[in-house]
Amino acid sequence: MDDRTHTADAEPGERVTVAGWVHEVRDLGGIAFLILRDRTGKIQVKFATDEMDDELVDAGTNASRESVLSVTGTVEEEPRAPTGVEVVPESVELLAPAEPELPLDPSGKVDADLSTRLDNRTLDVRAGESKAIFEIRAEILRAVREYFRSVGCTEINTPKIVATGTEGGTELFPLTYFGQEAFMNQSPQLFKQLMVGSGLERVFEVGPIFRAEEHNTPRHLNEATMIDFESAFIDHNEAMDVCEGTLLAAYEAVAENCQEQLEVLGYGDSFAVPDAGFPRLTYEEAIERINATGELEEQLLWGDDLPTEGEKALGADVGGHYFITDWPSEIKPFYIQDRDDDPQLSKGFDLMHPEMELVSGGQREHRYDALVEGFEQQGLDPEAFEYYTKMFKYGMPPHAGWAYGVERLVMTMLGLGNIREAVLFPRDRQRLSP
RNA sequence: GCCCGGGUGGUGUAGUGGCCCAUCAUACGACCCUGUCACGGUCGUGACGCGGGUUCAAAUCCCGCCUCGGGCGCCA
Repeated sequence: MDDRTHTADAEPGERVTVAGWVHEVRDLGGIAFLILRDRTGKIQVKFATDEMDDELVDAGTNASRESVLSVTGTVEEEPRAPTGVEVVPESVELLAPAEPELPLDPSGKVDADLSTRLDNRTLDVRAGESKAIFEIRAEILRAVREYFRSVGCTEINTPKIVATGTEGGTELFPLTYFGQEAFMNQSPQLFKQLMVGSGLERVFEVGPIFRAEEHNTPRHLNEATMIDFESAFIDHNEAMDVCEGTLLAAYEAVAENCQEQLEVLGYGDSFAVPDAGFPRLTYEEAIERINATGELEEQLLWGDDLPTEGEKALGADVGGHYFITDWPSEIKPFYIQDRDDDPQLSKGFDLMHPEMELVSGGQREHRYDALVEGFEQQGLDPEAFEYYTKMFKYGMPPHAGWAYGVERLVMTMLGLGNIREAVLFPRDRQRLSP
C-alpha cells in the first residue's frame, strides 16, 4: 500500500493503486463498473468483462458492497465516467471482505433510524451526511483553535477526575479513586480560572465534561465537549467580543473550507455566516420580550430562569444569535461577579442561538473575600474548595471567560434535529455502548 | 422522572380484528444485458420487540416488561 493514490488525485495517464471501499458495482453485461470510495471521493473502475482475465473480473465484480479493495491499473480520461476519469485495472486485491448483508446502507439510498446508525457508527460515517458532519466538526475546532491562538491564548488541559463535589447545579458521576471518593468533572471552570492567575493569563481548553443529569432531550448529553475560554484583564463585555469572534471564525471557516460537505448536507449556497454585532439583551429585556410574545401560558417573573419554551419564543422574536446579560445573581453560580451598581444583578451572560443556549460565561469574582462569601451564600463549603480559593490570595487578576457546548454549536450550525448526530459515540441516559 | 407516539424481512416502510402463510422500496441470491452514474429487466430469499390475556379468529384489542423517538422537567 506504499504507492496508494487517493481517488481524487488520480490523473489520466498515471499508473496508480487506489484502495478503498466498494461503494457499488454496476454490472451491465459485457462491461461492468466498480465504484471505489475513499476519504477523498469516488473513482470508477472499468471491467471489460469479455476482454479481461476472468479472475480479475470476478475479483472486481463479485466483491460485496463495503468490502475493502486495492486496485492497481492505469487511469484513463473518459468523459462518460462520473469524475471524467476511470481506472482500467491490472490487478485487484481484496484487503477485507464485507458480509453481504449490511446493518445499514452507507450509500444513503435507504434511511436508517438514528439508533441503528449509532449502533453501527463505523458504517454510518463511511459516507454521506454523517461523514460530512464530522469533517465540519473538525473544521470548527481547527478554526476555533486558530482564532484563540490569534488572540494570544494558550491551550491547556485540566483534570477530568476531581476530588471536590459539585461546584453547583448539576449531578456528578461518582467514582472510586484508589479508595477515595472522586467525581468526573462537570466543567474545567475552576481549573481554567486558576490558570488565568498563572503566567499564562489567557487560556482555552477543548475537552469533555460529564454530567449525571437524567435528562432525555434531543439537546442534552451526559458526556459533552466544551470549548472553554478564560482570560485575565478583561471584563464580561470583552469576553462577549471574543465569544462572538470565535463563533464567526467557526462559521467563516466552514463556509470557506467545507463547501463539499455543506453540499452533502443540503446547504449548497444557502449556508449563511451570521452578521457580526450580536444583540445584547439584558435579562430584564429578555423576560419582557418573552412575555410580550404571548407564547407562554404564564407570564415570567423577575428571578425566573428561562424555560425552554421561553427561549424558543425569544429566539424566534430576535431571529439570530444574541446575548442575554445582567442575569439575577441568585440564578448564576458563585464564581460570577455581581454588578458594582446593583448586587442583585450579575456580570454573567449567555450566548443564545434562536433554538437553544450555546454559551454561558461572565466576569468572575476575583476578590478573595467576595468569593468566599459567595460560596457561603450558595450553601457551599469554602473549605472543600480551598485548593481553588487559596490561589485568590496570591494575586488573582480580574478575569472573565465562557464555555461553548461543541455539540450544540455543530447542531445549530448545521440544523441537526438531534444532538446525537453531532457526537461520534454519544453518551445519554440509555446509551453507554458503543 | 412525567406526558404523548412508535417497535413488522438486513435496512426503511404499508397494514387498526377474518380480505395477511403480510405491501412497497432497498438489500441479498440466480440469470440476462457493452457506458452505467440511485443502471435496467426476469425470477427467487427474507419480518409482525418479549411475556401473558381477550376472541371462533390477533401484526391489529387489553395488561406487564423491554426498547426507540418527540414534548416537558431536571440541567449552563
